[in-house]
Amino acid sequence: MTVAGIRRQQAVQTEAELKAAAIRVFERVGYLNAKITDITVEAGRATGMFYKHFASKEKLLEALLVDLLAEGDVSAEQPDHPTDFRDRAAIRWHVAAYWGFYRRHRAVMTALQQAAIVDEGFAQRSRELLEPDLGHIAGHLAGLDLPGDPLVAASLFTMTVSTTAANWHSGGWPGLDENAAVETVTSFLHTGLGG
Amino acid sequence: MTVAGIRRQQAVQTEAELKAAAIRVFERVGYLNAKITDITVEAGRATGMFYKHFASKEKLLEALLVDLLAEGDVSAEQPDHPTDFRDRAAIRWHVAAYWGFYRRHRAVMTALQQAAIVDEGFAQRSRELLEPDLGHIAGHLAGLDLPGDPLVAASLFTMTVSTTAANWHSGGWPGLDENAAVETVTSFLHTGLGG
DNA sequence: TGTACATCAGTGAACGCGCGTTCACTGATGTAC
DNA sequence: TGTACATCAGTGAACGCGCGTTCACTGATGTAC
Repeated sequence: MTVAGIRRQQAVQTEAELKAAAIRVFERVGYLNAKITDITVEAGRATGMFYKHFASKEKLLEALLVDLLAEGDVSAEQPDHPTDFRDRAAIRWHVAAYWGFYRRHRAVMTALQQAAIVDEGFAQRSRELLEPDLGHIAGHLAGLDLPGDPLVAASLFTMTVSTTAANWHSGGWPGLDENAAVETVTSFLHTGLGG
Repeated sequence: MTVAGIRRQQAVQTEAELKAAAIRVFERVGYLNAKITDITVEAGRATGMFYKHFASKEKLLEALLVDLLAEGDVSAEQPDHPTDFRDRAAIRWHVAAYWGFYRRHRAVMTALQQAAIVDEGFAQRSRELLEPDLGHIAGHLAGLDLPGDPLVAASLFTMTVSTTAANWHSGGWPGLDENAAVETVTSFLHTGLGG
């Protein structure tokens, strides 16, 4: 082995560049429309290189998902975050946490959603991805005067935030700035959950 | 021309059977996964028959959309429906109206959503489809003490109902019966919109 | 009402495009002695 | 330190599968006279 391990480094870098290129391509044309050659061209590599690193487009997305999960949970556990959902600030904290997570990872998040439509395996995986977050929210909701079961209410919470974040990020409300969007959703959820 | 016009009748019936078969195939494998031959096999016809009636899968979906729109608006305009959103019954009426529409047309609704992901033309069309409904809701919301702009609040309303309906219909909450789901969403929206 | 021809619903094998996947090859890096 | 061989990142043309789309053909229905 040489000191540098240049070959190993090259392989690692190429894989990283392919992933970065894939994210750019997904942002441009969407996961389902992305061709393998779109990704390799974007990365400035030959077609065959893709298969040296990923068995398929699905495996690439799984790798991106692993990266995403390694970077931190949706609820970005900070030990001192506010938990009393009767308090508007606690709701705002959780809305903002999800909103930020979505902003940082929207390419992979939308890619996962698209993959889930066509591939039941990814649908399963997406559900598992959101499950701990759902439990987290349901935990905060326990004991409140809710419109229905805590888990259903938690679903309403995460569904509202995620669809709103997705819609806002894709330009759904041109006049609404990001902070105002978070505030609106927070108000809606705060009163909606009987706060 | 003969009295019966048998050939014309045959063509009309085949087209109807192809549409019905398409809906069944969409329900089974989803719009994006549906192959032309899946549809013709399901309809018990030869492959080539498809193109005698539709130029492409996209044109078939457009035809299904026309049928859907012909059958009635999302908000199923009844002149005497309750309009005061401070009143829980008025919200429940609108939730139930959308919920029923979704139940009757879920195959085409989900097909549209899927097509919108891959095809910007359908994304446009889907937005246009929901626009009058959004305006309808926004109209009812005018003058209320809302969390933000009426159009944004109306978006929150329709997004909540549509994602909830979609999630419920795809088996998202196994223990929750349909009426309870509508009630929960209604309560959530009623308080959430400051009622 | 009958005959001869035209039209059109319906068929399914064949075609061909797009794109995922492979593979023989190159040359730089790594290893053995 | 040098030489000979092995390995492996990287290349891009070629292959081949899946599936959308076409097309020559059939036979029943429709039209003309």
